[in-house]
Amino acid sequence: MGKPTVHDIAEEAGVSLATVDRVLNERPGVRTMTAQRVHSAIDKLGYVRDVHAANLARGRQYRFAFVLPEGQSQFLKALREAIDEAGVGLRLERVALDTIEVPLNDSVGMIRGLEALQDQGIDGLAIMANETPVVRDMIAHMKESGIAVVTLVTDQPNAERDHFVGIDNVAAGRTAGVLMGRFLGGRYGRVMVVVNSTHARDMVQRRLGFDAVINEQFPNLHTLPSLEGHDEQERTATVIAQALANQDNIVGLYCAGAGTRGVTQVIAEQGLAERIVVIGHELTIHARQALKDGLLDVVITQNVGHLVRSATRVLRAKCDGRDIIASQERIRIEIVLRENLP
Amino acid sequence: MGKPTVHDIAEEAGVSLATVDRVLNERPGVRTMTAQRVHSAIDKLGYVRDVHAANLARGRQYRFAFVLPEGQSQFLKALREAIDEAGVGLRLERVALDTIEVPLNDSVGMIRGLEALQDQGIDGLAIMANETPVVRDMIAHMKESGIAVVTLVTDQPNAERDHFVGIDNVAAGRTAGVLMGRFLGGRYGRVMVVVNSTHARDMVQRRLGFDAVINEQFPNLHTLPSLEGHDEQERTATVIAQALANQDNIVGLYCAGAGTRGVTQVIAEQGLAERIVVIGHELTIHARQALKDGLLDVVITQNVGHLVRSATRVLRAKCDGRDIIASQERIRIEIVLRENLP
DNA sequence: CTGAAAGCGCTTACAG
DNA sequence: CTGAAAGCGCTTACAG
Repeated sequence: MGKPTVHDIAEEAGVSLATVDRVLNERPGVRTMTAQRVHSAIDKLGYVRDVHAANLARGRQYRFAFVLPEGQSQFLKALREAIDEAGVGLRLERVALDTIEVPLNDSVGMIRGLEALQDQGIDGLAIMANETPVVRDMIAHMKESGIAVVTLVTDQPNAERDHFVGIDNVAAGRTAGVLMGRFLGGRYGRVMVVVNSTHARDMVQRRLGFDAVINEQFPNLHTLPSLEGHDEQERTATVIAQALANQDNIVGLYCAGAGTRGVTQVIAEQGLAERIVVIGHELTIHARQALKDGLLDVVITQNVGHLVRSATRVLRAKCDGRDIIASQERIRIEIVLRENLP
Repeated sequence: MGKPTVHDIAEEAGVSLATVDRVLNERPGVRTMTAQRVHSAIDKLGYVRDVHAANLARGRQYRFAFVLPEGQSQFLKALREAIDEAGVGLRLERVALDTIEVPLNDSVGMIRGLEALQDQGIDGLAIMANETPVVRDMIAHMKESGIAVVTLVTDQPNAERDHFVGIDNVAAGRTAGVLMGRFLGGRYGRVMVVVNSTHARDMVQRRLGFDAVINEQFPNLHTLPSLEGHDEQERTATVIAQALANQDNIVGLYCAGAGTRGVTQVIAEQGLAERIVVIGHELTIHARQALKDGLLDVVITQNVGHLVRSATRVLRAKCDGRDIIASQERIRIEIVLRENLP
């Protein structure tokens, strides 16, 4: 006999298909005794349900929405593309992916956007947003109405999200730190650090990890206070150029946030590629080119495809009341050099 | 109306379900005219078939076998575990995974093993083996009998495999080379290279990439002729210890093959961790520990889970006559330091 | 609290 | 060359 099916369970337990189904899906209206018989049959026969057949019968569609901040950064663009791409493949799996963009620091706009989603009858939400009370409350609200929620890229540890999909940013900062130190091979000097904003949680964490490693392992290096680039190329370029003019003996530059284009622009203009070790984040098309051109030495990155697939896997598991396989959902901190450019 | 189904196509084309199905699956016995009507309907309605429903109806089981060399290396062990693990999840997708192990340099044993597989009615094969005429012929033979074949980890470019699942080993060697050079930060000295065998194709490629980078970019370094460790810890330790005794000013060690344990053993015994930059391959449990202990500076690795999943995805696509999404099947060359240990 | 029957989207003999 | 009917493993009203 092949794999046991509901029919086998029904026969073994001496009940009908409908009852087996009720037990399987933990729906009410089954006497404890009967349920027990079904459970024994399941155990005895080693039954494991065919999810695809179940979804087919159920006509079930999972509707998930990705909430991203508005913005034109290459990372966001790549993320949006990854969502669209995954969406195509997932149609066959009966999951529909939507993306909505909410203004970054406009709570009203955000609330409105999320409420619209709720009305649309969404099953799950992956949200990438700064940590604010408004977002925290919205997440609580969503969870209450039975919507699964994961945070994406930046965590909201104080919110009741089901899971965080993204990298460990302290470890990412440490990784940047050790590469910076080792690539500099004992040279003495100062290291500049650029972040989007000194308030953003992920920036704080990366900076923390970076400094910890430099302080522990590389006494020859001195890290300077964070410069703020605010996700903008121009602004990033300006603050860096300024700092370069005011400080001598800069040997390294760690760009912990977006705005890599601003960084490479200055490096190229001032011909610093050979003299300064530059480490950035996120393998955007721009960063790829910069690696090839030698304007960037290392890129620390997370695979946007993995982010999206992990988020949908987790949301689906939550919707089905299944546990996730934690090891499979851990997002890697990838190190990319010109040599191992994928 | 929701997504179009076979019923919609049948109605639109004015034919029966059976005919739609014949066209969909390119089975013979349909007049060109009729087929054309069906195709128009498909295009017009934007039909895309529900693979899961199809598989359900078909009762189809994909049977794939992984052919691995016998051996106790941690990498092989991890690979076998990854296969077993993937197998569990894939049962629900109607694919059954088997692993067979064939003796490394015993053509008769290998032929026997593969023939047994063929008799079992396998649909696809993922094979990891040294490049030999016997293997090449077996692959040709398999392909002839309609079995999909991918090579795994080590390619067989001269065989008629459908696809290669593994990393670009030249690029991997280059990656090791640039990390070696940069971590040494301008120090002068000699770099030892250990391989499994100077004949194995992947070893040749890694060595090639490694030397190319060192020669191009790091004139301060001199690479020594390859030592052979033959996948064995003891032997690796011996050849390394010997070389260390005979050569002075060794500043780096690149272990391009297995036998990392032999390497770290010598490094630990002789207290060289601080003085020599050591780069190995494959993130086995042993390598993890060595990274943590500082006995290994860098591990270049490929994710065994990805290897297995990619292999099964490709085999499935080939069985279904579908194209693969190349970008999704590219196996990354991962760089692991203590800091970004997953 | 329980069951018989129809149906999800596709495929497979079988009959014509 | 084409079609009507049954079935894959599950779920869903509906009836009792």
